[in-house]
Amino acid sequence: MIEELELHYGYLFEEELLHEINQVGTFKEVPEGYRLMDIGEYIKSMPLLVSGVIKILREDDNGDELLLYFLERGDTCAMTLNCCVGTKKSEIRAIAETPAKLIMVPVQKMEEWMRNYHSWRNFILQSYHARLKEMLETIDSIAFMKMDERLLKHLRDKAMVTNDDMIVTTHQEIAHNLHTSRVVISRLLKTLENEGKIELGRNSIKVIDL
Amino acid sequence: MIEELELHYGYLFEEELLHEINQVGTFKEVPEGYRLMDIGEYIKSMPLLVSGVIKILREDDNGDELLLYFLERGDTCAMTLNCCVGTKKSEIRAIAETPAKLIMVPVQKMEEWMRNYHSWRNFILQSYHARLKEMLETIDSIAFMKMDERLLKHLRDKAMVTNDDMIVTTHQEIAHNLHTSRVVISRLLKTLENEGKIELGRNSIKVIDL
DNA sequence: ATTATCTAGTAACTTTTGTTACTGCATATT
DNA sequence: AATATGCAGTAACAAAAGTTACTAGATAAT
Repeated sequence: MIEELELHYGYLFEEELLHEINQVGTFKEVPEGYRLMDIGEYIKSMPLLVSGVIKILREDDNGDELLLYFLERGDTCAMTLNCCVGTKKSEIRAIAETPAKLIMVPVQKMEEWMRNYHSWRNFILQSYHARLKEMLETIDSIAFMKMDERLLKHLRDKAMVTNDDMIVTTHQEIAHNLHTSRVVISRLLKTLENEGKIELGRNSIKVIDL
Repeated sequence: MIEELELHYGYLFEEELLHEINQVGTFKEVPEGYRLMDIGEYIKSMPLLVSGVIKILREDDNGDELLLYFLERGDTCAMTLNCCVGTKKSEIRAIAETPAKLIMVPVQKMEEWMRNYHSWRNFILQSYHARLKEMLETIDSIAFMKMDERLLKHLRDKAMVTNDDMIVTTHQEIAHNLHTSRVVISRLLKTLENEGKIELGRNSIKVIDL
C-alpha cells in the first residue's frame, strides 16, 4: 500500500504520518456501482481516495435522490469526519462512479492525528472547506439555474471527473441525479443536441464544447 | 467581556482558552440589518455569536439572493474558518437578523488554538459539522420541497430563531430569502392563511401551528 | 427464434412557478 | 391637505417542469 500512499498523499503528509497511515489503514478496491456508504449507516472508518471517482448522493423521505458532488483522488468524505464530533449516522450515500481504490483509516485515529500532525489538521480543514464550497456550488445550481443549464453542467462535470467526453449512462440515471423525471431529461437532451452542444447515442452522450 | 464569554462559552472552553479569547478578542454589538460580512470581502477575524440571530445568504451573478441558514448563540461562521486554509474571500453574506452581540477573534489564533486546545479543535469541528448539516437541510428544501412547503418551513424557522410566532417582515423580503417573486409569496401566503396555518397582517405574519 | 425488458422519442396534458399589470390602502413626505 | 412611496391583493397570462401514455428499436433471457 505504501507506494500508493507515497504517490498520492506523499506531498501532503509528513513521513511519520504516512507511516502511521500505512500501519493502521487498509487498502480497498471497489468496482463501479459499489455502495461505499449509505444513509443511516454507522461510520467506522474514513476513506482516503487514491483513484477513481465517488459520487455523493442525498435522498429524501420518498426515496428521491439528488447528486451532491463527486469526490476525486486526494479527497476524503467530509461527512465521515462528522462521526468524530456528532451523530455517527451517515447523512449521505456514496457510490463508486468508476472503479476506485481507497485507503480506509479507523476513525479513532482522527483526534489523535489532529493533535499530533499539523499536516493532518490542514488536510481535514481543507477537506471541510472543499466540501462546503462544493455544497455551495450545488445550491447555486439548484437554486439559480434552470433544468437545461443544470443538465449541461452535470454532463460537463461528469465528463470532467471521468476525463472522457463520452458519457455512458441512461436518461433515467441522469434524471435521478438531478431529481427530475426521465421524460424531462430526454426532452432537454434533444434540445441540447439540436443546439449542437451534445451528440446522443444509445446509452451514451458525447459532450461537444467542454 | 469576560462575563458574556463565561456565560455562553464557559461550558465549552477551558479556563485558559477563555482567558486568551478575552485577551485578543474584541466585543462588537450590531443593530438589526447590519451587514457583518459580504461576498468578495476579505476575512480578518472570526465571530463568536453571543446573542442575536445572523442570517447567512448566498448571491448569484445576477444579484439574486437565497437564504442559506441562521446562526444563533454559540455558533460561529464556518465560512470564516475557511480563510485559514484556502481562499480568503467570503463566499457568503452575513446580515444581523436581530440586534446581535459578538466576540471577534483574529484569525491568526485559529491554528495556534487548534494545536493547543482540545476544546477549540472540537468547537471548530462541531461548527463545520453543524454548518454542513444545515447546508444539507437547505439543499433538501430547495431540491425536494415545493414553494408552499418551503415558505411554511421558512416562517417556522424564522419564528423559531427569533423565539416569536409574530414575524415582522414584508412579502418582498421573504421572496428574496427564498429566491422567488413577491407575487408568488403573496399568493402562497394567502393560501396558507385560508388553510388556517398563518394569520396575515400588514408587515406581519402570525404562525399558528408551530 | 420468440418473448420480455430496457431505453429513448414524442405528444398531450396538468401543475407549478414566474411575469406583467393594475388596484386599493397605509404610511411617509412635502 | 395633497402627493408620493411602499405594501399587499388579484387577475391574466407565459414559461418551465412534471405526468401519463404510447411508440419503436435495441438488448437480454428463455
